[in-house]
Amino acid sequence: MAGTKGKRMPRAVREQQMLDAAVTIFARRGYRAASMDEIAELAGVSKPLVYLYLNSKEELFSACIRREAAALVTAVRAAVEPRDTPPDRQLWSGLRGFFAHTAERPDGWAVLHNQARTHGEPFVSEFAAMREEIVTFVTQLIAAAAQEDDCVPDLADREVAGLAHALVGAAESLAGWANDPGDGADRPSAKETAALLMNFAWAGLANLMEGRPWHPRGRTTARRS
Amino acid sequence: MAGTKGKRMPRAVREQQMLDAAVTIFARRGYRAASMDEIAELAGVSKPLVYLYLNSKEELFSACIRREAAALVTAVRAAVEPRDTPPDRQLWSGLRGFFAHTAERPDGWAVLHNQARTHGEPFVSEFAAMREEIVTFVTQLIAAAAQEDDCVPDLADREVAGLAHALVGAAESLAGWANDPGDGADRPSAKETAALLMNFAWAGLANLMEGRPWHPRGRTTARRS
Amino acid sequence: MAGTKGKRMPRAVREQQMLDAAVTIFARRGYRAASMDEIAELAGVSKPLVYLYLNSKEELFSACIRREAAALVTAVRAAVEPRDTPPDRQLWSGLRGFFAHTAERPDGWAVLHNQARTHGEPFVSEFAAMREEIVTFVTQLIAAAAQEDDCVPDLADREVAGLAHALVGAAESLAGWANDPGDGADRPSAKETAALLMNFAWAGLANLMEGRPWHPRGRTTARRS
Amino acid sequence: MAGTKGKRMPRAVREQQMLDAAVTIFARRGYRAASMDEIAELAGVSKPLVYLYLNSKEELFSACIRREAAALVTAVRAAVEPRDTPPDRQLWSGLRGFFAHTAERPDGWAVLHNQARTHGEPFVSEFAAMREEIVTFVTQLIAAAAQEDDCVPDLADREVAGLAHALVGAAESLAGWANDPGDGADRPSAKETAALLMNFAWAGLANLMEGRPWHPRGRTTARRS
DNA sequence: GATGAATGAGATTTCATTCAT
DNA sequence: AATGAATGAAATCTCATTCAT
Repeated sequence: MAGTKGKRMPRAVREQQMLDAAVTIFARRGYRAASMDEIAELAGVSKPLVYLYLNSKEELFSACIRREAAALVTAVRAAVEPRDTPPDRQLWSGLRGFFAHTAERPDGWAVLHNQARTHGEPFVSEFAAMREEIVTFVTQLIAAAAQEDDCVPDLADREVAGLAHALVGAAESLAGWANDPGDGADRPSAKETAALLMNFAWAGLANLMEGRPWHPRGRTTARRS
Repeated sequence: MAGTKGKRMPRAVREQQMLDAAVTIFARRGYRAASMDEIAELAGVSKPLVYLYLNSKEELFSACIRREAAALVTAVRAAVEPRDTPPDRQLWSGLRGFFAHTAERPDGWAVLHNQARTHGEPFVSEFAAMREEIVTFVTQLIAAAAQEDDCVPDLADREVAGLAHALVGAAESLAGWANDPGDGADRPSAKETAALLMNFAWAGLANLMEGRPWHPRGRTTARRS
Repeated sequence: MAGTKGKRMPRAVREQQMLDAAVTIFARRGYRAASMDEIAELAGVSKPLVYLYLNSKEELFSACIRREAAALVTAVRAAVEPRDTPPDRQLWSGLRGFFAHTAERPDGWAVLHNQARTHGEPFVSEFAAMREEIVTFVTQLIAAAAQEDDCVPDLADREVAGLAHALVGAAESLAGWANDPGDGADRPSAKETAALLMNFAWAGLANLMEGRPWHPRGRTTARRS
Repeated sequence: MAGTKGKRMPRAVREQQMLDAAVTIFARRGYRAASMDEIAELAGVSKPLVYLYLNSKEELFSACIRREAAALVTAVRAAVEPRDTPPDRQLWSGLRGFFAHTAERPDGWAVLHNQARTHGEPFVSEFAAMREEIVTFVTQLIAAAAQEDDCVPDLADREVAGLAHALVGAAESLAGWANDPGDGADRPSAKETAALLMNFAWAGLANLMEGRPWHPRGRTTARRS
């Protein structure tokens, strides 16, 4: 199906077809349960060709992770508004990019989120590298916001790190939820999901309840009153 | 060796030994990569006995999930303070119970978090059932808080659900982080982790920065002003 | 055929059956061309059982080499006459044992002679160890004979080693020839072959032609005049 | 890289490059383990070209055997001194040629000695044909010497054949030993090796010990006293 | 209650070989 | 003359699972 089964394609094209198929199958079955047979068939080629180009199941999986991680990071980067924008707006735009991308490539996201983390060493590191990049970005935003606000309680580094992890974890969880909210309800748009998370994380539940939700505001520092 | 290898134990005991071994191996290797041989060996029994008691790899895995899920829910339930406590305190106590449990049984948590979700249908549902129970609990807490506060913006059900998912996702992420924060830093206690998440979720980052962190307050409604 | 195909045999027995089959197939096809399928079938068991007991093709091959090498060395040792016998008689008796054994187990000999030497490192060493044992024995005999004779030209160590290698090489070659002399001629007995080699090696072609062949003589030092 | 990788060479040259590469790889890996890929790469050409010229792995291997066998026989023939020379001198000169050649082309010799014999029917015959040529030559020399000497015991044909086989086997064994004597000792020259074998075979160990080694003597009949 | 013996089915991987250009 | 693209067939090895005792 992915393969257009036309014979004699240049190597680069075939490779992408194989990666497409592999991502689909890995997402559907999991790393171990996925069989090279099925991947090859979905890619519309013979198994030996997959080995000729990608060398082994492990390398194939790694290649998938790298491709999908790169695509995700690129999408987020492209979405983030420039440096001189206030931190909350930067975060907000980044989240929109993130949710848009995960909605668009659910299989890719599944491979990253469900498989890469779960299957031991060569892979965890590759995934961790990407995650770290995002966590770092978020950490910097939080730190920047703290700076601007003359943050009173003087957050310790570890606390900042913990908060960034909580935020990223929440985003990851929401990405899954947004692709499949229970009850057959229809899916929230990337924008809605991002707004939800901004309210949760930036404003805090208490504020939210007292009628002071976070709200995107032009390119000035975000503050409540 | 979990098995104490003494012969002729009553069935119930042997079964628990097998489940212990299975949880360890499933956590370490993943569902597919775990071999019944290794599990039987670690349990200190022969393979046919495992089959006699647990019937198949699938059922064994299911049994693990059910046991660990039940243990986790029980632990959280036991930790939550009673109904008449203000919602934020209930959440706070529940989170402490959650993080304490995941820290105490990392393998059990790994099986639930990493494996159950990742390996297709019989299992996802079993995990989802437990998660739903917790999400529901959190949802009710949020709704209750909204009620008390005369929540102005009138949160839609879907929003509440989304917020609960974000919170649970953040908690899950932090459970992993708390068991292994980067840089070889030492692990935060369950209490610290819970506090971190409460600040993130309840107060919101903005409040945090302006010197108004969330803080456990006696058994009265949590409010800032 | 080798397997007697009766089910449920004790492990030790099955293992010997497998080694029997393996030796036959390795001799017939060569190490690489031999397939585990064929070996298992000839042994009358399923392939997994072969792996369960012998672990891998490599280990199976090693086990064959070790078993056959040990059998050969044992046979030669048992045949050699005791220390106080003159060297030429010791050699003569050892050669008879050698040719008798190689005639009796042609497949075993083929595995040692044709396969072990030819297929790289784990194996060459195992074969070399056995060969060295025999070469050493021959070397000592030659040295002993030299001593007794007050050997005039004072053979250098390297020369002795070379002579021993030549003798062993000749024996190895004759073992093949004795099992299959050209022209469909019938096979010489072990005794005949040993005599041939003794004449060649001990007396030398020149002596032979001038009517002074080597001849087994009672248990006194071998000497011509 | 044997191939000089220059494009567009005449067929004959390309073929020799391929055979060179094939001999190297077959010697190093063995027939089965050698891959056409590796051979083509070492030859500096693409695989289809190898097939275009040599048709199949089997034919390629056969071609190697034939080329190396022919080269060896040619080398030995060229070295043997003419008919009117005494038999022992003829043998002596032939052996020098043999050892010189095997030392000069160890890979070629390895293919003949280790691989050709070991890998079943099309090949054994090709090797056997060459070996037979040499055995026949040696047989004639022995017979000639017997004639000259008025050989007393009247050697039977089979005995002569056996002796020739023993001599050739010893030579083959020494060729291996001369290319790699143990202990990292340095290699004996072709001349030394040939002398060693002449002593062993022609004089016999007994003579040797009593101070009557064989010695190349001018172009008159070899005899001891 | 417990286990040593055994296997059917299927996984990854390799290789000789051929088209189409 | 030469090659990049592609494959059918088979190899080694693993694993969940079941008898027979």
